[in-house]
Amino acid sequence: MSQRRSQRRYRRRKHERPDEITAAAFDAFAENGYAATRIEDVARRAGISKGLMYLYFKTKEELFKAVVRSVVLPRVNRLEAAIESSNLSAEAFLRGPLLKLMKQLPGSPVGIVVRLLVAEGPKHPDLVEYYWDKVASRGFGVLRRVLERGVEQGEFRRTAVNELPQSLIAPTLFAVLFKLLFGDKPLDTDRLLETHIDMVVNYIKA
Amino acid sequence: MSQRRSQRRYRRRKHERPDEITAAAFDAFAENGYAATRIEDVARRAGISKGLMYLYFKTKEELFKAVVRSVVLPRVNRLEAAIESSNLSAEAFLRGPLLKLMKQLPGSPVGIVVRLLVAEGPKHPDLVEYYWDKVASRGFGVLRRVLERGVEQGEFRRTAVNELPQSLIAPTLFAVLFKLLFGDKPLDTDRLLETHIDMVVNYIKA
DNA sequence: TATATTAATGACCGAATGGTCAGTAAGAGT
DNA sequence: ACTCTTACTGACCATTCGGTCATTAATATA
Repeated sequence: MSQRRSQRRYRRRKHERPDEITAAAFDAFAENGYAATRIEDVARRAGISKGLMYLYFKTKEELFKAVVRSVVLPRVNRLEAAIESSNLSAEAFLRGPLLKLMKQLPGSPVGIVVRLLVAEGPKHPDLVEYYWDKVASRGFGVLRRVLERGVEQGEFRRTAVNELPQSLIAPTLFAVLFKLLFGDKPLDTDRLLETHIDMVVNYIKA
Repeated sequence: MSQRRSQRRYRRRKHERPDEITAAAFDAFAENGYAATRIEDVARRAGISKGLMYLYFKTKEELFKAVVRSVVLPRVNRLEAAIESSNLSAEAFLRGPLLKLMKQLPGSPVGIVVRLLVAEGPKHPDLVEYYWDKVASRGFGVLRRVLERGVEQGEFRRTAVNELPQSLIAPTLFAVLFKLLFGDKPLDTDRLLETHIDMVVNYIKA
């Protein structure tokens, strides 16, 4: 009787849906992994119907890609900006901002993305390609430039690390995966990363 | 008419089935990942029927665990034995046998196992526990002992690395995953690992 | 050769789930 | 108000796939 205007079934919110959906999907993927996550589950989390999902994302795979992009892109952009605008010495940069960033990664959403990428990457070659272009190679490029600057300023020797900037952040991936898999086992990841940076700096210092 | 004795439908080979099945399963998992691999697919690869699979492995999950075990256990055992029987100096051991072992991992079946573990680990806590007990902690233990021996013999200083032997092999995981994901992108993993060991040894040398 | 045992088969079941679509109602335009 | 567009719903379909089981045939035993 009295349920007149109160029974509005939904609101049309075309604009905010995509972000809400990718956020919901991220949570779902984080909990269950890609394959085990049901589209309907994501829909429920986002507070919409299953059918609407397919209006915004044509397939589950497309949704997956959107999630990876949404988590990873802002982070890389921030990193790159922070680095370019810094005017610390190379050593101070490695020991300061870079180390701080590395410490943040284990336990962050990036861990989830790494897990999804490792698990599903081989089945989504174009996603891997995207990740390489937009994340990995950009990150390595930044590191390489920092090292190069150190050499030019006479702070660092030129060593193999110049061509292998990966060795600077490799243990970060270890820490991320360790926390992901063995979250309950003890490992002082902060100390691990500090030690590593210290080690590298000692190695390359002029 | 002439198909008398030739139409033998199968042979009973109770003893060799398990290994054949886990080998087939490994191949299938390597190609498609765990979730996307159908039991029937594994059966076909092993040259048996689907039903027989369930005589040897009660569930898909149990098959999965058997695969991980079969790949990983022999390797760890070999490693541990090789190390205990060696009588090199600590430094020589790190630069020799350990580095050699690290170089072998990227591109080996271990990469596949890592991928499976990362992807499915959170859904198989007991498998993760098993892996920790039988692989990870054993490996770390060995490294810790080598470092300790180095300290006792006066070769090494006592540093944070003694409590964080993980930093010795962390880049190996990076290399494994890099090859797995970006197999076509250039990265001299051998050089990366050599440099790393060199760096660590310099750092801890007395 | 006859019988018992069990390795092995493959048709089948039921639950799960990605994706579709006919219909409904919010709300913009007039 | 009245109409038109379209964001949104939810029942439904088609298929896939883990797991079961009645049946069959290889082989051990007598």
